Amino acid sequence: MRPPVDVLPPAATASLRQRKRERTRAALIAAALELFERQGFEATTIDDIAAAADVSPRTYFRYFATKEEVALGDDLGPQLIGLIAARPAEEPMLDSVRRVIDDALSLLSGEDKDALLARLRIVYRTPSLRARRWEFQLEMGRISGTLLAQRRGLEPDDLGSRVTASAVFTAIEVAMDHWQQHDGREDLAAVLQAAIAHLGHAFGG
Amino acid sequence: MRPPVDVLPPAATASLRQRKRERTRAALIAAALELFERQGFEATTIDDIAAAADVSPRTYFRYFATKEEVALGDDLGPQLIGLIAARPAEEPMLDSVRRVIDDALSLLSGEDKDALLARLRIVYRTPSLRARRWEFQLEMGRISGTLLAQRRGLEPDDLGSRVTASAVFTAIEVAMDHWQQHDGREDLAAVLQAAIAHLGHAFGG
DNA sequence: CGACAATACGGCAGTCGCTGTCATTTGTCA
DNA sequence: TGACAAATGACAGCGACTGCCGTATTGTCG
Repeated sequence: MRPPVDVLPPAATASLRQRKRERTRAALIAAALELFERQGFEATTIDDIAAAADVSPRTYFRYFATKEEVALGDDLGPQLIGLIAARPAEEPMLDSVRRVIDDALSLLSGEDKDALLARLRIVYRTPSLRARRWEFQLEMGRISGTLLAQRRGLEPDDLGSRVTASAVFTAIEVAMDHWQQHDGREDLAAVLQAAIAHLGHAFGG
Repeated sequence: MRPPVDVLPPAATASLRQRKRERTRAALIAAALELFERQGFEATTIDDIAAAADVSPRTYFRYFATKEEVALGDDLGPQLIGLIAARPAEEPMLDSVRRVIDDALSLLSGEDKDALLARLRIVYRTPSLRARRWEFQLEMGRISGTLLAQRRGLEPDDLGSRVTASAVFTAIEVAMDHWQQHDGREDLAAVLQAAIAHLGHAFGG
């Protein structure tokens, strides 16, 4: 799972061109996040970001397809799904999710969490970015829904499987928002587990 | 609850100005939806819509703030929440939702459902529109989450309440998508009820 | 009926996100 | 070192969206 910011050393063997490219990319991300945090996403223009990173505006679009992309960061959803799919098929859905969350979060360092928090703060404060994030969640729900249906031996677009899977991803997203709104003071893994657990409690009868 | 298209007679007592305005608005909506359906949302420009409705592009923005707005139509979420809030506080969450869904859908005529289906078809085929719809769902989940927390006597940002409420709205959205993907052949109310029921089954243990 | 105000409309210029194109610079590798 | 490819910057252009202003249509009041 690729962390929200690049913490991996670019393998000193990389070519000069590669290293330059990494540096430019990192400069764009840093400049963008700082500007977004300071003056808001909407009020920041591509020209601002490019100027702060000392490249031409055209160059920005050679690294990111949209203004939103640099704010959203890498999408971790697909990896999550891969990890869930790798769990034994007879394991209950919620158990699989819990295990995967714990495993994935244990790989995140404190710095990673800080970076994640910074990103989430920006994303959840900006309606258009929030919308994009949910678009990913929707897609994840759809994919893992078909996965679940397949495990159960049902048609791929089985309504129940999709409702279940979407509810799980919704719970994850709500937990992230909750964590962010409390400035990351609570333990992320605990919040996520609590959110998943609440699904079981709420609809238990 | 305001239906997806204007079925209310504009109260023949309305002024000439009012009636003209309603007509222009209706023309814009009709032109936009037809163009979106025929050539897709992205491929349709504001100029196209304005030309088809025989007004200037500038005038379009005097009726709708964005290109998305005319496609999304009126948001029914707030009314849904109002109806849920009006239910007795001791009634179980899922029961309230079921009742409200039945009551609300009984008010929709066949034509309304056709119009709704046409809208949903466009919305769910266009990523940016889908994202906007889910943004509304998120907001609905947040609002009804605080409502639920308040009923339970918990803090307004209680995680569990928000997870529960968000899961319900997610289920509704999934049901709508499912219904639309099957070209509205299934009964909408039945699909919605089934989705809600699945929440209970999936997390029952 | 005739002013006067309110409202709706169209046109124009301008910003911003985003794309295609082309010439120039810079790293790479034989 | 010289040929080749990648990276960059500059420019023109499209589409969404806004502010501004002049004009036309409609409602209202004496």
